[in-house]
Amino acid sequence: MSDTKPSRTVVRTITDLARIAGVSPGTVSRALAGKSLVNTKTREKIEAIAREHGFRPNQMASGLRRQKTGVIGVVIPLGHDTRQQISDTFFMTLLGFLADELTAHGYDLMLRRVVPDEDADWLDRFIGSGMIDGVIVIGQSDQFERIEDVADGYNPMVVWGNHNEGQRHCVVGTDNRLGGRLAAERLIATGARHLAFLGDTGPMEFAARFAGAQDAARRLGVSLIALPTHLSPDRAGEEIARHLAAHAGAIDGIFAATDTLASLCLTALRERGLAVPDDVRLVGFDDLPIARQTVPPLTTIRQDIAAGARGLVQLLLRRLAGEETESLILPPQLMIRQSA
Amino acid sequence: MSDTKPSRTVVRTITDLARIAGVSPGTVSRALAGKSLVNTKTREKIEAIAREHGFRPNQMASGLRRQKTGVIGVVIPLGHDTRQQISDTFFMTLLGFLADELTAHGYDLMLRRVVPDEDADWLDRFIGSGMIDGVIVIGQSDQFERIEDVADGYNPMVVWGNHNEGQRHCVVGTDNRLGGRLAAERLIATGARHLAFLGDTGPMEFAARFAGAQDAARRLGVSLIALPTHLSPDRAGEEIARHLAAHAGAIDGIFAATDTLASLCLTALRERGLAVPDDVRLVGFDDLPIARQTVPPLTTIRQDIAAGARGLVQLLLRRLAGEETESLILPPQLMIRQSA
DNA sequence: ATGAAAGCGCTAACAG
DNA sequence: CTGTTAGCGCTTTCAT
Repeated sequence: MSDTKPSRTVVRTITDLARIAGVSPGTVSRALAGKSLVNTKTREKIEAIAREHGFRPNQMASGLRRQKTGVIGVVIPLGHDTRQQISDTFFMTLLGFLADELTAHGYDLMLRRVVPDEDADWLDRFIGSGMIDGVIVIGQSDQFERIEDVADGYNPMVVWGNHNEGQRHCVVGTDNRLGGRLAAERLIATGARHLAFLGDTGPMEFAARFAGAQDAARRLGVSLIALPTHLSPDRAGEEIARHLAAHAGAIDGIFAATDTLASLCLTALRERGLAVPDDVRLVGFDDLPIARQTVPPLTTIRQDIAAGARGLVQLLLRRLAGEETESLILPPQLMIRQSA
Repeated sequence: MSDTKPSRTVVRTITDLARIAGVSPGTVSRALAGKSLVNTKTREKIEAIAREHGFRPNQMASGLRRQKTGVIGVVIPLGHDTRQQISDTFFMTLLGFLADELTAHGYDLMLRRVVPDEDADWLDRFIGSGMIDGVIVIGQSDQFERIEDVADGYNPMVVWGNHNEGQRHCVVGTDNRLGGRLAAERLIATGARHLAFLGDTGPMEFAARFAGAQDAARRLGVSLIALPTHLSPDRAGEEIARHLAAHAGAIDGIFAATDTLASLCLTALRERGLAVPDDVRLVGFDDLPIARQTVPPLTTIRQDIAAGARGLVQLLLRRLAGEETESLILPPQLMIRQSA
């Protein structure tokens, strides 16, 4: 029970292994890296020893020498709303897919959440650390300009967020404006004439959703007001209740910036005794799992998160290979359920 | 608009910087590392140059030399149920807190999701990579034994999961058995006499919750059956519906292994026309944000995720410092809302 | 097909 | 207080 593993000699470095195998460190390096120019027998011997001792080459040393780390940085800038748990469900899901996607391509993932207000240098610091080969930024937050600046001098970066005419950084994201239009059109199609947008229009993704809704409202001649709320569920809850109280009876269609907000809104509407969709129609955004489980199930604008993750990684890999790449705009999809 | 940053000379290494400052690389290293034995004027000069050129020492090189990386590995083993999105909400929230907590202590976080079935060597590989100073395992999945094995020879590891009598690895987690007991007691206190446990009893955390419920059921003389389901929402949905159909009228209290499952169950109960809590009482586990928004709001067993993250990091830091540490068992808390 | 040797960028003795 | 020097563990010419 004491010595299951017969590791008589400690083999921590490629040199240790070389000594045992009776070859030079160089050969071991080549063998383990799968280079072709190694005698098959030698290679097998080396591999056997490596396996026996559970040896793995030190990635730090390898990285230093080859000037690449095999690690992709993923950074989530937290805007003013430091604990914006809300988009978290969305971001975290995206993160999960990213992890799988990067792994599939042999990369490791280094995660950082940063508070730009406390550390203006957040992006350069990450890039300059020497620890990552490239970076994926999840969400532009209120850092659009800083990201633009960095993009000018650093190629292997891709950003999840909104696409703005003429921007310089490579972005992957849903067509938020179109999504907003679809949402408003649905509300109107199901009878709403007095629309409200629920959410923070500060972040540009949300601003674009709002703008899209405005497009539709204007074109179809219905009213649309903005009901600003924070994004964290704890604060948003009361804020929504207050909004509903202030506009009692004057609103018959709500477009919530996210499903989380929509779900909160549903609760608030219920508490005021308003029926959905009969008194008030409601459309969310994201199509998180929760959208299927609310009462009534939420009509919402779907973002294809898996496709987003795939796109982010694919574009980044191409940039890592030296290519220039265009941004990727994904189509939103109206998911009709029962809230509108 | 073209040259905002006057970087006449490229300064990529500590040696470049040293040349400009007219000192030796060693001095630059000391100055930037904040060592005390550097002349204040020299230090300021060096810092100024570093700032001007946006210089940051290469962490790979530094790590290699100092034999520490400043990176903590966080690994999520995905058991049989590869896409166990369900606990994901929980795990991902924990991950968010971990990121903040590690950052606060000056560590970076390297994330890996692994499928142990496809890569038996997942844990050793991560540890042996030389990229991380220590590792946090999120969830024991079905890898308890492998983790035990590793714990014998590797100290800086802490695991989120269930504590088993006499285990050798350091774990942080909720007292699942107690949580299960509280859940069952609540169901019984609100009138249930025919209990069911909803979920997968494979993972030990869930097994412990079930065992706790059994303790209570036995002691109080009520029946308890297990209703096995997968953990991913897509499959669990139908499975729950089928269970309810099979046991129509024979169950009046359900303890769901997680809030996500509970929420799904709520939907299924509604579809069958069963009233909660009048016909069937329901208790969840986790106290995710969703628990507050279901209809009716979910009575559930709260896990303190933030405290968990804090505990994981604190214990890991102590182990990194060479200490031995005990496991940390957190108390669950019954949150009474309206489903039981 | 393999060995020897140089060095990736940084830090930590050891001298001064 | 600062310079010099010797590596950390690995990869990659350049020889052979």
